[in-house]
Amino acid sequence: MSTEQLIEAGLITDPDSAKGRLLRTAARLFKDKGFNRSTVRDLASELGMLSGSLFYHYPNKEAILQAVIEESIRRALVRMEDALVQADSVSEKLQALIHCEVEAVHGVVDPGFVIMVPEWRNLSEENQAPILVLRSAYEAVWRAVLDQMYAEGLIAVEGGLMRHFIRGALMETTHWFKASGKLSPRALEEQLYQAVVR
Amino acid sequence: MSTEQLIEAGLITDPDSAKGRLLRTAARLFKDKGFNRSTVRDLASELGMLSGSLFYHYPNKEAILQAVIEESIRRALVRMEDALVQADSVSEKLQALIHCEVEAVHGVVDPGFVIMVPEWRNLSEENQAPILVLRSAYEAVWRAVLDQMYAEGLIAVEGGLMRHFIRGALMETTHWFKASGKLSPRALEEQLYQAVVR
Amino acid sequence: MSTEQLIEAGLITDPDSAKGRLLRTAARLFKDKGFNRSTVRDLASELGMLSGSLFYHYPNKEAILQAVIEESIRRALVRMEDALVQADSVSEKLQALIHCEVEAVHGVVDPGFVIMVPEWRNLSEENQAPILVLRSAYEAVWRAVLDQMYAEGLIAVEGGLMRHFIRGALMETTHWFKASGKLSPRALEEQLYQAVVR
Amino acid sequence: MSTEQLIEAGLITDPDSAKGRLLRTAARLFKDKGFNRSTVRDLASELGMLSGSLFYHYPNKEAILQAVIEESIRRALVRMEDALVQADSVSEKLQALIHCEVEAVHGVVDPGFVIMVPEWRNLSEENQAPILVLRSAYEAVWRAVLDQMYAEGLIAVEGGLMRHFIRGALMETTHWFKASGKLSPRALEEQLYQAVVR
DNA sequence: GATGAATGAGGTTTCATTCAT
DNA sequence: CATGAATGAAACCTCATTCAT
Repeated sequence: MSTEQLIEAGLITDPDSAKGRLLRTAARLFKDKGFNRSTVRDLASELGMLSGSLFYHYPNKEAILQAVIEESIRRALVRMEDALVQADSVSEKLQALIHCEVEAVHGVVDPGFVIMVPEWRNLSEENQAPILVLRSAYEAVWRAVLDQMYAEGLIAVEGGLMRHFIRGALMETTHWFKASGKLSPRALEEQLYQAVVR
Repeated sequence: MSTEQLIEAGLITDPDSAKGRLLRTAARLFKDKGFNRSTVRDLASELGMLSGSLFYHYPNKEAILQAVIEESIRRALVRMEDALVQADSVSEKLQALIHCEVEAVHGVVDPGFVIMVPEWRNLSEENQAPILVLRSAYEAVWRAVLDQMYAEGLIAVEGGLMRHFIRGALMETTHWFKASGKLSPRALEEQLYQAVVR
Repeated sequence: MSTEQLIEAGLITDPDSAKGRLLRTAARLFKDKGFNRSTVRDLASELGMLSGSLFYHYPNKEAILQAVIEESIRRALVRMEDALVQADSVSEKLQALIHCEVEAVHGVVDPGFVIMVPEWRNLSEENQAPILVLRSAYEAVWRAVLDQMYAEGLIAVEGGLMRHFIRGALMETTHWFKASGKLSPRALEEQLYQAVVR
Repeated sequence: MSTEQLIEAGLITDPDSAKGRLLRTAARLFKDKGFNRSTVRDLASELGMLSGSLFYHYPNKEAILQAVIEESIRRALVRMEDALVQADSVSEKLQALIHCEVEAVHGVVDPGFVIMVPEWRNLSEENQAPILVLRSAYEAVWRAVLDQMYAEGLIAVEGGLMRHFIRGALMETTHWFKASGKLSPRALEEQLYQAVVR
């Protein structure tokens, strides 16, 4: 499914709509300051409104976080599936996955993707549930590729375990990697690939 | 320096003292519930005292977090240096480092070590500074070993980069690995080593 | 500038607005009980609201004190300039000034004026600064009149010094003088004038 | 009665005793920072002890304030009576009183004297009572002199009123006068005398 | 859709005071 | 006499949330 189709289906919010702006702004804010340290007043003020007005769009602050994360994963899934189509070998597929995840983490498109990890705890179980479903789908794609690589002897440890390692390595980049620094995102991807594939 | 010497030097708190119990309890609490969601009342009540009493020992809540993290790194450094002494080859040294960090992250000894990553933002710059110094020392040990491994062609990417990857992979284990699960800590260490060393 | 103009300019708060009521109530409370002994709960409860609600209007308790004092001086300045216009001789001007200050200190209009002296210390330097500017303007008016009186030989000590003495004498009245007592405010003014003018 | 006699009678504390040091330190502290803003920890730490230890000497913080003020007035009374003995005329007596009060307010001897005014409210009625008695005696001395001056036409307003004015003028000097400045204490005394005596 | 004014629960912190040692 | 640890009430303040307009 394409992004446009997802918007029409109501699965992700049109980024040009008022709600879309809200989510984008929230994503950036939560990423920069953290969810707990971002107040609804902060968010509203960045949107040029008063805090009370937010509650017309979302029932509470947590729902905003939930929407930010959920839509980020949905968009990441779409991008990932698009990328996989163009990859022939399993090695290329892994490279495509790494590329997509680096983009999700450091690209300008989607500030909300990385929020998931540190702010996961701030979601109630009800709000976690729909995200977990999406996340499973997302991880299943990785698993399929890594399992095949392991079967072919291209990586030294079993697919599920390797996914954990790679995910950790990639998420950690938020703490040290700057897209504008000496190491380009492309080089980062290549290096990570080299590090684990023999 | 040994742990006993560190205690005598006032660098780490005697775990049997009142302050030591406070720090240990705080570490566990902050790890389980997160720093922001842990209230001083929670902490005090676990210690069997009233919230005001905490402020006899530390000037504010943040100072407790600072102490928890600082002492955890100090202890980790000691354990790491002890372990390195007994390693002969550089490969054994890397295994020792991985072992120490897995212990720091999942061992019963030191619940405070992993807090550093998610709660770093809750420290003011003044409180970050002394930790950064310790952290540099800690990372320097890793760098030395990994640089040598790279020079010897044992790993595929440069030492600094590989450290970031390994750190990420190890920190991520907090989200999925249970020491009591099917995969033992020892096996985890071995698998991570295999994943990146050729 | 008239009081109405000051309100329009945002320099003083409309006494009929919610904020104006807040300031008036705070002024009285701070005067009666002192700033430190007045709690935000006290203030809120007199206003028929909860303590948290105060912080919608002012960022903290000190800002309320600051506003109370600042506006009191602003109003006092207006009254003083109005009164001076109607005075012909310099002697009449001094009488007018004394009258205004007695009114400021004991009148029903402005309970905030006298707070300045005992509560000055409770303001941070940032909050003192704007008040100091106003105070200088206020004192300059006194100085001009007293300097002229000294030049004409009507008072025995130099204007600046005499102002200190008169200010002290007038502020001290808060400790012993009751407007409803035997000595009327008018008589008090006259007596003070007699005491220092020959 | 001399100071030595007062010490022997237990009416004032020997300044060289531990208690005397406590009171002197408290007086300075309360004067500099205000009673409410001075914590018992501050005081204790200046005395080189811990806060709990203070309560061996005084039952509570307020009692310290009470003692500081009470002894200050007692000492001031002694100095005043000594000074009056050496004055011949009523004019000289007034000058002596002014001199004594300037010394009490700005001298190095007795930092506690001026505390009375701003901190009066912090005393309960029971603690105010014994001070009121002393204060009456103190004020009576002033009244006697000023009444005589009024009777002789040397001042323009009745003694009680003039005392209020002079007290206010003198207490106000705490806010602007520095003994080390251009205007000497002696000159200040002389100017105040000139300001009100014709 | 948005505002502005509150709510109210809950947070951290302060600090005089107590008391066993 | 003094310590050190704790008490406990009360303080200021935060902030998501509500709701009449």
